[in-house]
Amino acid sequence: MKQKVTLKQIAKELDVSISTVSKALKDSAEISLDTRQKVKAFAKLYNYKPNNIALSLKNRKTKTIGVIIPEIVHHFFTTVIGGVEKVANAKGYNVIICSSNNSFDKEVINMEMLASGSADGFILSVAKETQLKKDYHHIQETMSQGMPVVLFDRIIDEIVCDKVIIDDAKGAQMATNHLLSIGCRNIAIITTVDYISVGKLRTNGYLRALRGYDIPEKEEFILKIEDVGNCEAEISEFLLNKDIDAVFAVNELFAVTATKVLNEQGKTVPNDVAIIGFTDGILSKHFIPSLTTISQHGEDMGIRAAKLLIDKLECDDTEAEEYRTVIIDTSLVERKSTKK
Amino acid sequence: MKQKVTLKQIAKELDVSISTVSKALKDSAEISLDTRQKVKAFAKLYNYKPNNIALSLKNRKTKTIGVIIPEIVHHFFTTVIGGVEKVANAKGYNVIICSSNNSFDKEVINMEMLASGSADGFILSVAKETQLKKDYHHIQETMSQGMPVVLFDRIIDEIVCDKVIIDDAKGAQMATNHLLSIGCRNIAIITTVDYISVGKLRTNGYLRALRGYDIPEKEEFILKIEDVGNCEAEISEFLLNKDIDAVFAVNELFAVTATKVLNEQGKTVPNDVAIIGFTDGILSKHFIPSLTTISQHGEDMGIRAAKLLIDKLECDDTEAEEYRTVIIDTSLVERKSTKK
DNA sequence: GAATCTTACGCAAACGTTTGCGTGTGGAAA
DNA sequence: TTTCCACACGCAAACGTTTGCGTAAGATTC
Repeated sequence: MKQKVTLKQIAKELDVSISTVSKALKDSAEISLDTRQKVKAFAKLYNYKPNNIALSLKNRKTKTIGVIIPEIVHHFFTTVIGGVEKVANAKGYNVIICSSNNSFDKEVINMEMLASGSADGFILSVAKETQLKKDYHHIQETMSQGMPVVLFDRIIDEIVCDKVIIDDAKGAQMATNHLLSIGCRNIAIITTVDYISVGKLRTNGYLRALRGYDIPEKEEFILKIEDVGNCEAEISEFLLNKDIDAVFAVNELFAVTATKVLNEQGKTVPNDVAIIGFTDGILSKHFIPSLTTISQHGEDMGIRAAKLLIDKLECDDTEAEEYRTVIIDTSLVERKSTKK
Repeated sequence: MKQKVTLKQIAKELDVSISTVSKALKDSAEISLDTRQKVKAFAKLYNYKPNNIALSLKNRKTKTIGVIIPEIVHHFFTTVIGGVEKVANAKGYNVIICSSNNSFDKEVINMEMLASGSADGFILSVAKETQLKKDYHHIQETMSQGMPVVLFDRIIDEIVCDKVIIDDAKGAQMATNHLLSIGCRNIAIITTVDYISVGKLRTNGYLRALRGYDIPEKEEFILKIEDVGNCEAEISEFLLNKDIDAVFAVNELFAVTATKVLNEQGKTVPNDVAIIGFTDGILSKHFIPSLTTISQHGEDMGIRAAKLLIDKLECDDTEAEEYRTVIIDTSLVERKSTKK
């Protein structure tokens, strides 16, 4: 079991100094051609790789990006990560992914862990609990220590930093308008409780679209789900005997569940009720009927977020006091669940 | 923008030496109570956090686990990661996730990157390309440098190390037997090309189950898919006018696609054809009809893999020359696609 | 043969820690 | 007053790099 070889060992073997080895490997003109070749051959033979840790310590940067997301088993977030990885790897950055599991504490711990030397900057979508508690000290502290942060999707208005979002309200409006345009007039919405920022925004978009058609908002057409685990029962009760011709669901699971529940209640999608979802994931695509949905373009979000972060990391800190919010376009992916 | 505070700065402010500060923060008896309190108060005030990089360099370990998986946007792999994170975090380890994107080169690059200082050990499921090329030098090198590796799911028999797998053949046999037990006799299989280890094993299990019932293997009942992206067309052609009463698909996508195709061809699931899949993911659960499937218990795999790795990391290297292969039980999750 | 210039290398500091050991100070014992 | 012992602290090395600068030895110039 040969241990990893260091400059020091090479130096000793070749009976030169450490600095000579280091310079030789970098093809410094200071070192004679002869020595350079000898060192390089030796290094290759022993498969020398510089120790990243030592480099990080010396350079005071790690060339790695920390990504913290609320859930790792989640299609949307993983597509975002895919986008981040693409540009990060292209620019020589490593990506460390941590999941907060929607726990405030775990978010703080992960952030502090990565902030104390493991990452140069962060791409972050905050945990539910964080949105509820409104405690953002960990993010503020990280930023005040000079580490840039890019927030995406579940962002926080009070924090001044780069952000990548979609226009959730607009997307929801687009979804609702699509339902309206195919003739639906009794449109229910299945959404989340209000403290989830995106849920609230999507609800707003839904309401705005209704107003555009002079359709009064009906309390009984709005279902706000707190406990996702038990959504099927809630949705079932909500939908039973309700005189609706369309459902707008703010995520995939709600859309799929609504479809299932409607089937059980003897209604067919899209003939009796049209359904539209949010987030273009694997479920919407493969479900029967396939679900019309609003695509968030997760990969694009990741790409933009990574670019923003790397820009901040690589520009001189002097000119860094300018923050941008990138709004990714949503688009309507029309499938069978809204074909009348 | 206050920079991160170091021992040196605290030492200077308090006019003591760096070592005094370090020892004081560790409550060393060497330091007077008075000084200890002063230092701690100051450290808290300035929110001192030891620099992980420096610690890693000093201790020659990073307390982080490198996980490399073929795809990040993949339900099974993310559940495994979930399991890894659980035990890693509980034991004070960080988790770095990298995806090889099924590319051999990216797998090598990621591994070398993490191996050169960023991680103490690896949990790895190899890329398709790696299985095809049979080039494992990067794994061998990593291990010979003293970094333990745990392989899971897509493992490599030739490599001697800890492994966590399911008994793919047995799982496939269980699936096929289930179909046989409900009366199916003309069972097709939709599988992958043979160089994917798990695909081949599952095919073997299918064949073994058939033999158990003295059913001859029929070439025309076996579809091996190379290009997953185009599987719908292949499956459609394969299934057309075929006299079968059941399909065993080696993954979720194939199972869902088969169901869809059968529907289009005028057959219903499960009445005309029963379907069983492999991997208990989000699709199987929510599809209509919900799909009977073999669960791989991804989270368990992650948990076991992390435990194996951490054991290796924390035991004395002397007694480390013993490798274990953990076989996770698969289980049949019966849903509607096989209810006659 | 002396003065100067090149060439080829080594020294040492720095990044932020930890820790074994050395040491100055003060008080107590003799 | 001398000796000794705790006590409280600092020194320095080490982890593996990079890099500016100093400096030998040899080559060149006059």
